[in-house]
Amino acid sequence: MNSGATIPHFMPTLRQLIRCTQAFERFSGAHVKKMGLTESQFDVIATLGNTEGMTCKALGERTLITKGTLTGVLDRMEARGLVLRRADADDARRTHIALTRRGTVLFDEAFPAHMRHLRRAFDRIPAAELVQLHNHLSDLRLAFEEASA
Amino acid sequence: MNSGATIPHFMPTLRQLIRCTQAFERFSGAHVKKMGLTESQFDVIATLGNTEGMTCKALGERTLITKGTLTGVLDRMEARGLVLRRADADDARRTHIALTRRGTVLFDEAFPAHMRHLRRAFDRIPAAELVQLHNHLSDLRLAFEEASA
DNA sequence: ATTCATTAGTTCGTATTAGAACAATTATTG
DNA sequence: CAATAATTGTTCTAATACGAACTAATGAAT
Repeated sequence: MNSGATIPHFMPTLRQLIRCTQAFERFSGAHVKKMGLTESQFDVIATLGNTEGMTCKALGERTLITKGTLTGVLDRMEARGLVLRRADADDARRTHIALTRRGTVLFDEAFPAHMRHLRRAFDRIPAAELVQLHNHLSDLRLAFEEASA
Repeated sequence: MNSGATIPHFMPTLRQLIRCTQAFERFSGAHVKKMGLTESQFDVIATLGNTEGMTCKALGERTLITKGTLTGVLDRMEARGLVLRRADADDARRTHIALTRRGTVLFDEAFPAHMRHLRRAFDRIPAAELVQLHNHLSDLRLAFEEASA
C-alpha cells in the first residue's frame, strides 16, 4: 500500500519553473541557432561584447557556465575565430578571453537582433508583473541556496 | 561606436529565471545523487511510481525529456534493473515502460525522502507567493510559446 | 488492397553539463 | 625562505540534451 504518495503543494510551481525555463530555452535557442550559435556561445559573446575581455573565471561567473564546461565552449569558439585566448602578464594562472574582430562583428549584429526577438515574448507581460516575478524568483533562489547550507 | 547596446528591461527577470532554475537543479541534484540517481532518472522513477507504466511518448511528455534523450536514460536504468521495457500488444510501435520491483522499492524510499528535502527550501516561501509565482511563470511560458508561433 | 502520411522509438552527431582529479602558479604562514 | 594553502584553467568521465535521419508499424484514402 503506497498509493498515498502525497503531492506537496509546491510541486505545481516547481513544474512551472522547469517548463518556463525550457520554453525560454527553446524560444531563445531556436533564434541563436539561426545565427550559427548555441545558447552558451551566444551568452559568451553577449558577455564579452563592449568589453576589453576578462578571465575565464569572470566569464564563467557571468554566463553561469562552470569552468569545466567553459573550456570546451571556448575551444570551439576559438577554433571558429570568434574569441581569443591571451595569457595574463600579471598572473600566469589566468587566461584573458576577448572577442576577435569577427566576434565583435557578430556581437554587433546578433545581440540587438536577439534582444528584439526576446522582446516579442516579454512584451506580452506587464512590466509590474515582470518586477514581481523577478522578486519571487530571487526569493526562491535564495531559499534553495540557504537550504543547501 | 556601439557602446550603446541597451539592456532591455526584462533582462534582470530573465537572469533570475535562469539562476533560480540552476539553483534548484543544484539543490535537487545533490540530493538525488546521494541516492545514486541523476535528476532525469529520478524524474522517470517519480513519474512511473504508483502507475501501471506508460509508453515512452507519455513518459517523455511528463518528464519533459525528449525522446532521443529518453532512450539513453532508459537504457541505463534498464541495465540497472530499475525499469522494464515491454512490447505493447495492441501497437507494435509502442514500448511500455514500467518500474521493476527494485525500481518500486527505490521509488517508495526515494520519492518521499526527496519531497522532504525540497520542502526544506519551499517552506521558506509563503504559500500565497508560490501561487503568484506559479501564475506568473505560467504567463511567461505562454508568452514564449505564443511568440514562437 | 495499395499507396501515402503519421506515429513511436532508436540511432547518430554535435554540444553542453557537472564534478572530480590534475598541473601550474600564486599567496600565506610559520 | 620553506612548507602549505588557495586559485586558475585544463582534462577526464559519465550523463544529458536536441534535432535530424532512420526503421518499423499503424492509419487513412482512394
